[in-house]
Amino acid sequence: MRMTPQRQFVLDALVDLEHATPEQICQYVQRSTPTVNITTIYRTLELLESLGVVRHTHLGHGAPNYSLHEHQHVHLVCHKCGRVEEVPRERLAELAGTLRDEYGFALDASHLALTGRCRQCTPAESS
Amino acid sequence: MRMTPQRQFVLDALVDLEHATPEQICQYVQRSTPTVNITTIYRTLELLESLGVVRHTHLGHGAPNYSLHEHQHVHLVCHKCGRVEEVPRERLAELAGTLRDEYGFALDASHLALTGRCRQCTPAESS
DNA sequence: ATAATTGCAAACAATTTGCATTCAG
DNA sequence: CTGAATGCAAATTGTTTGCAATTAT
Repeated sequence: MRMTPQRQFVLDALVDLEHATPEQICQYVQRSTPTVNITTIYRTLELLESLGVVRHTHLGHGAPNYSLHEHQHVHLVCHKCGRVEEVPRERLAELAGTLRDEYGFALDASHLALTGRCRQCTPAESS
Repeated sequence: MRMTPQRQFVLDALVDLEHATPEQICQYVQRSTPTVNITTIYRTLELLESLGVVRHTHLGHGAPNYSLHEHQHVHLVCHKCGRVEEVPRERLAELAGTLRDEYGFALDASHLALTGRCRQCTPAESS
């Protein structure tokens, strides 16, 4: 594996953007180097993911969201407004324990999006 | 809204299949009525969803998974083998409470897929 | 030279849109 | 007749593939 400029660009983009779709990464990279092709973005993301450097999450419909592997958190995606909130993965520790004990399922808490309604979009406060 | 044959077919398909992608629903419907177009499947699913009759979940990459609204459960999707397990939504009650209290986030527990490794694909048992 | 990497165009899959046709009230 | 619903073809979006050109060793 060679650390080509293109690959560094993708990494740099992820450092700056924190998380982004392939398309967004591409646009970001192309601001400084317009010749970089989106195919290369995809291939680089695949490579970096296989190396464990980046990871991706599906936030619902549409393109997946890539981020540095270090950047671990759970996403709360609002059905209504699409806003994405982040929650430290420790919040899911209990759930992870339950799933492991009862289902033998090793939850990957950071490759995860939870959907629902955010505070702003919740119809009424009843408590 | 008229209860057309096509719409009934989609509903019937979901009753039988429990959950399926638009493509799978289309194939199922076309077995008995080959003239039904996949566009109609999409439009019907959208309509039924807006009526609250069906719902969909994203199980990762690829097409979303539709099911009857009644058919509520949480999906555990295994990264490795792709196997999908189902968990009653009550299992997430505690998490839902935490998210609501701390983030004002109303979790939609049945529109949800959790990813990780299933029992069969978990490298070792350490407890 | 040779093996890896890239860009480009074309293929693909999933979904949506425009529009003309059909159908029920 | 009139609006709703459908089918079909074409457009769109996100992604992958084939292949030739480029690059680092």
